[in-house]
Amino acid sequence: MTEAAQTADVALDPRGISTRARILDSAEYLFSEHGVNGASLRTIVAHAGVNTAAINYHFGSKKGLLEAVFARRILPIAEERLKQLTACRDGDGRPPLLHQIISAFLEPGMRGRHGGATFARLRARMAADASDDTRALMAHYFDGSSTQFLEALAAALPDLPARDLHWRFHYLLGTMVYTMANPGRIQALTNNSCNPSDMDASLAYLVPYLAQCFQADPIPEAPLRFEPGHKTE
Amino acid sequence: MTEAAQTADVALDPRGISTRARILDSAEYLFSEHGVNGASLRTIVAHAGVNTAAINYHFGSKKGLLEAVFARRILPIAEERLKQLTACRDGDGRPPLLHQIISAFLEPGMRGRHGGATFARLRARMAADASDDTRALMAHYFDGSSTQFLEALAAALPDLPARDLHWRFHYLLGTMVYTMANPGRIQALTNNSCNPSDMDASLAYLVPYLAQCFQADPIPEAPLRFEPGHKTE
DNA sequence: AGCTTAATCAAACGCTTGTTTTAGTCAACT
DNA sequence: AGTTGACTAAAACAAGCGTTTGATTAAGCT
Repeated sequence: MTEAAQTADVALDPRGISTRARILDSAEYLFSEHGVNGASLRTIVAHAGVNTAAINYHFGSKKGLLEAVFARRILPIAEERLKQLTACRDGDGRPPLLHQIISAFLEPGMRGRHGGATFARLRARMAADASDDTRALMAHYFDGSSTQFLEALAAALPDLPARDLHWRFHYLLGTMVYTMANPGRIQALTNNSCNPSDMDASLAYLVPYLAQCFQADPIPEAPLRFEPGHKTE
Repeated sequence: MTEAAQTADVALDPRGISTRARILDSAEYLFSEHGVNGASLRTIVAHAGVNTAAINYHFGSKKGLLEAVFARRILPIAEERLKQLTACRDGDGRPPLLHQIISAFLEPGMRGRHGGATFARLRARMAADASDDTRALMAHYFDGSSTQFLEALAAALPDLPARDLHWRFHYLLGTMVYTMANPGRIQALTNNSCNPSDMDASLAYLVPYLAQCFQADPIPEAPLRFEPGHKTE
């Protein structure tokens, strides 16, 4: 009552928890918008409406804050990925369908439940920003997940050589990351004929498209020579 | 002669040009390795072996330096892209082959002639880092180039709806950027069965693969429903 | 020769960064 | 009611940032 902040706008929450959560939300947003280096702690505390020391009190350091922001979303995402993968494995026939594997890998991170487009953009930034710390952080949280999906894909595509499978999974990651990182990129290019900031629409195209790409013929080891009479299809 | 730097280790170059070029080389390397924010001007001048003020003298500001680094590579790349595109247009039949268009778009930037893997990594970082300045810089240098390739692709794929073409070109960009950004990423995942840090090997797979992806059937507007009996091929 | 211009240097500028300190407030428990 | 401990507030910290300064040197020109 001595100051001015005891009116009613903080009545919603018992103070402590709210502060922590507000920092996480603001940091997630500003990290994703301006990059981890580009968003200063002062910008974050100003956006969250908390004190400068709160970040170091709750998270120890900026690095600790980033890890908390990242872990809060990525753990449920990884969990749901596996849940969806095993769910469609037990479903009808034995092997999960290609669509289902790809959807199980992409959907949890791109739809709105776990941070949505904001956290997706942060993930994409971190994938490219890639300081040593960031690289270690992502490697730590992503390690097991990818191999399980690679195995599921291999089971669904028994005729595809491992070399092709690995390249195409690598390209899947690139396509996913780029789509998450660049909302509104092709809109300018194509007069709004497609809208990648709408993750639902992105997924609706991306999943069946990637399924087709995985099903395409293997690429021969020797590079193709372009002969004059060769047709495009 | 009054100081110590007049011995012989700078005898290779008439001073001025060498300083500028060394700054450009060091900046390109350090920007690509640690990001634009992550590489300080002091790190760059130390790596280049020049004075702190040299950067602002030659390039005005850090932003000016980045633009100079970028322009030095991207202009010849854009030029060679168009040269390759028109070359295969005039070649045999009328429309360039799909492989040729994709190769003309990817090859100049990924092979070694224009900065090679180092500059490729920088481009990939800038594509994701995307502060307002970086975004404006890339937009300025990439504007016209992409539309010409989109038109060539449309001519080579007359049956593909524009919507599919735009999405797939967007995915091409993502695949390219991710491959340039993450050398050595899948190696750890797949026990060295593929090596994306070798841009030649990457291109040898990427070009025919992307050609197949562009030729795949259009994706229907309405999202596919996964019916129980649906097979994966 | 003398004057002018371009390039380089050491040093410092003001500012922002992440982090820490010191003091204080509030809620809860015995 | 009083004490404790979780938490916040405001200010300051050292370090690093991009940038600027003013002096010094080398080269070009008439």
